[in-house]
Amino acid sequence: MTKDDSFDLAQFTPYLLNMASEATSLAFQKHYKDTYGMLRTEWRVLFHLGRYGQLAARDICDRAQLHKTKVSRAVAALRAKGFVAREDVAEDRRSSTLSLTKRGQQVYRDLSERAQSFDAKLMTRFSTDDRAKLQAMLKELIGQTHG
Amino acid sequence: MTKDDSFDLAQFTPYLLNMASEATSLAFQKHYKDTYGMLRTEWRVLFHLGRYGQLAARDICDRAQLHKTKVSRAVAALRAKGFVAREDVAEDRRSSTLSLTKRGQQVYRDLSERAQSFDAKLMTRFSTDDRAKLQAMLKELIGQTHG
DNA sequence: GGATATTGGTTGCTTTTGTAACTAACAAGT
DNA sequence: ACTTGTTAGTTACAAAAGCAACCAATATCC
Repeated sequence: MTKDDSFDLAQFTPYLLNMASEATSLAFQKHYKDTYGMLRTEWRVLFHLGRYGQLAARDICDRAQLHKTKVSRAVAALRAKGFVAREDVAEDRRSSTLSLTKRGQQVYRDLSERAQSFDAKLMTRFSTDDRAKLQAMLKELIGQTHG
Repeated sequence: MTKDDSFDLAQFTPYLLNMASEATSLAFQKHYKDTYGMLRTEWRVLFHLGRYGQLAARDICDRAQLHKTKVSRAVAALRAKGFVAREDVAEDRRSSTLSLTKRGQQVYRDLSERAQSFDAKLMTRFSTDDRAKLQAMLKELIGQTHG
């Protein structure tokens, strides 16, 4: 069945990464999608605000490696849901400071707990060493490619 | 700056996987997109046909974990580009056998070579052991979630 | 053999993403 | 001060993905 070629798709790292990413992301998706009707980008923006506190949209773009249009739309959606508040910043009237509302903080706490146990469960099958190794390698790959 | 919470986004495996996947996929994209005007799904279907020979659309769905609409449209695009041929199968008139044309094979050879050297370059910074480890772990994660 | 369910695949419609153009505010250079 | 360039963010339009309905062929069950 398999043609005898040297290249094997199943060993191509970007392919494996993509499969693993899709599989795990899809599995976790139900937590933020079903419960809160959030999209992947929205969830990610929320997490950034929850984790790092107040940020301008720009900061989120940088940190999360997301395009500004995606962030803009995600913020609009999160504001519409009442999870995020926007406040003008005095020094620069183009920009504004984003932060979680009370409700947004609740949601963040709920989802970060779920994320934690999801991750823990996902990683149970690996040794502590292996987990660290995987993380380190993934971070390498992330850093490497977009400099 | 960082709020003192227990959960760290930067340690959440699906997030890291997604970042790594996007970074590497985007970097490789130019090879199939710029040169051949192909989309990610098209490229993946092409690779499957190149690697495994003749397949029905259904088989590709299974192997590549792609929805049938995605495969259907990718095949249509690949046929339009003259990379893939379709042949009726006698036993079941609903289905048909897909295979690469001469041109499709050329493209496959070109791209698989590029993929190989891309991957090699991507992995240079890791030891042979680490590479094997990464692959094994990713395959685990893939198998686990939609197993 | 004929109704019913299932499968392979396509098409149409809706949601989401990507890209580029745009507005508004600020920064720099002259 | 005033053109020129940058930066923050939004919006509009095009491409792509997701989802459900659909058609046609084959299994299944009675």
